[in-house]
Amino acid sequence: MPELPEVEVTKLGIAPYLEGKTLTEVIVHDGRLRWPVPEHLQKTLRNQICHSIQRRGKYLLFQFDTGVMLIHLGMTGVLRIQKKQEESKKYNRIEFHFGETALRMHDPRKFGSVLWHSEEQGPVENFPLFKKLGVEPFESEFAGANGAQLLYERSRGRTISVKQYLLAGEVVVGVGNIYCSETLFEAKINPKTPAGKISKVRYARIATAVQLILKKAIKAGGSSLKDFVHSDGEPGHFMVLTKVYDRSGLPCKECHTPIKQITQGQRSTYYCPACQK
DNA sequence: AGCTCAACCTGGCTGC
DNA sequence: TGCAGCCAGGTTGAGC
Repeated sequence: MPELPEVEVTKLGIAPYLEGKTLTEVIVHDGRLRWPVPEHLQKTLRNQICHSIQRRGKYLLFQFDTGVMLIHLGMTGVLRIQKKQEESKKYNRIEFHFGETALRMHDPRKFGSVLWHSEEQGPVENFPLFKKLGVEPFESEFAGANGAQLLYERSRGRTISVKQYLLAGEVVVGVGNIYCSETLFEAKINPKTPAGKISKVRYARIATAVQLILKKAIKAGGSSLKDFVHSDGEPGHFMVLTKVYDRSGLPCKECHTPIKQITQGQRSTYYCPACQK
């Protein structure tokens, strides 16, 4: 579920319930996530105030008094705000109580993570897993001509496909597998093209498409914000209408050529062989 | 340095 | 109906 738009929408959905609130308890149902949930988390966080919730790439950053808690949702993670007394469902791995409010992390596949970066470890930008992350698609470093320039510069000499280059998030973060296919369709670029062979003009199209596709998805997610705060039922997947993703063999929405599905770097890619050159 | 691939884990779907 | 096999929104780390 979570690519950047879903994480952003989650942030927007949960922040009003948690910011400024005091954490009263942490309950770990199963701490064996991508990395083990730190043993000390309950002791550390109890009675600390959650001052703000930010996003960096696909990580959510919860600023507490003495450090930052980082949550990544992996492939199947979902965060929900519920009443504490509501029954905790299967696959809820960890929950955080703020008085009567509970923030619950549901994650069947356990690829998500809950980590802690204390103040003594310096600013959260130093967090080891952030070292290789690219710039934020909506920050100034990627704005205007900057995005194209970055994508172009950093790709010179690279032989990997542009699909894998974008997906890696080493230049710009947040383009996951679905939106990567969608972005390249929007930019009319063939996903198999080596990253190092794409001109600056074409990277300008890609940079614009990255922002457009992500922005659209955030907007679509925003309309289902309630999914994150209602207790009953599963939060639905985003009803984002894809033009190519998961449409193998179906007619291209623009030219009716059958959409192709290929595998790149162990992941599926979808594209229109006629529209994308 | 950069590329490829296995691995982490669980459920759902397809096809025999 | 049962079961094997494959697929799934992410990311790291080993090996070449």
